[in-house]
Amino acid sequence: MKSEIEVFREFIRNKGLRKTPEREQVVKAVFAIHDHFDVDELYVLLRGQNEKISKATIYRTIPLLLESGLIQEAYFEDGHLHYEHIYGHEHHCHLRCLDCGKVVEFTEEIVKDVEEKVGEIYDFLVTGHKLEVYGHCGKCKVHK
Amino acid sequence: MKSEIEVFREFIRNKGLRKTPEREQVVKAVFAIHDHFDVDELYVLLRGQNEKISKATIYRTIPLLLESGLIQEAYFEDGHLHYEHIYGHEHHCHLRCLDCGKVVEFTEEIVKDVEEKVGEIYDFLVTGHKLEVYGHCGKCKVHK
DNA sequence: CTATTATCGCAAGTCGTTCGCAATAAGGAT
DNA sequence: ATCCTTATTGCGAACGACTTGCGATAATAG
Repeated sequence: MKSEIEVFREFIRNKGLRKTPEREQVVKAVFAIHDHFDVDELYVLLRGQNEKISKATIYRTIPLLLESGLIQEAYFEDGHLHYEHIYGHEHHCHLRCLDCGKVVEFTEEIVKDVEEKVGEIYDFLVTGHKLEVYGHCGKCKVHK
Repeated sequence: MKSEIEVFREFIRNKGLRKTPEREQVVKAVFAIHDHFDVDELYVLLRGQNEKISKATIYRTIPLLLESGLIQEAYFEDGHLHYEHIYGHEHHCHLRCLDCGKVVEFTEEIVKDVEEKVGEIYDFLVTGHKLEVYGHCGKCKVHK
């Protein structure tokens, strides 16, 4: 299996774009965080490593990472998007606590069947899905 | 079954808030649109009806509609949130075309089982879910 | 009917994200 | 290797969605 940086380089090459240290730093940062992240977290992480990178460049790199399939949008919260790297990880869904914001990941095979079914019914070439289940976690539900 | 305006009035009363014409206009607009909507669409609709309402008031009313269960966030797109009224509608999921943005609604009972299952496993009191399936619609997939 | 204070509209402010531009550097051509 | 073209960068300004402060208005309690 190709490493994420190889996947990225291939993607960049195929699109006729240029391989730059800034872009590759972003890729590395994204795969160094084993959790959901947002642009600001990437920025802080990279700046903390003495990398001189601008937020604009990170914002400009995000669409490339999305398009190359290395990351995906995880959820919108606190006024901005949160992402997660997905390359090399099996697909998973999110279970979120509406009170404390805690997010648990889980996998559910059955959703694949749903994909297939609705794809057929509505004549879609289905490429993926996002399932978020929400409620109140063990700690928070006591107060309800 | 109570009408949406009755549900809203009850909610307002229970919270000790005030019944105002502005808030009720928003409720009516929300249920006059039988599709996904955003704040600007509500604003344009209400302004077109010669209602003098400010965007600030609409923004301030949205959380009330969410909390009362009359609407829910549908998806984040084009830099802002889109909503849909849900009161009086059975739950549904979204199938979205990544190319043209077309959104089809579908219902899938099996996701209820998933809710129940993960709720038990992770000790969550599950209140709902959001499932979005995406891909390329009939028209757009030909070019792939 | 009066008093209290929640709500309103407006305009200014905040925050995430994008854009314009001059400087830089990637990568093909020489 | 060096040059040349132009994609990419960093910066700061701009943008758009949303929030907030405030003085004016109006909804409810007494």
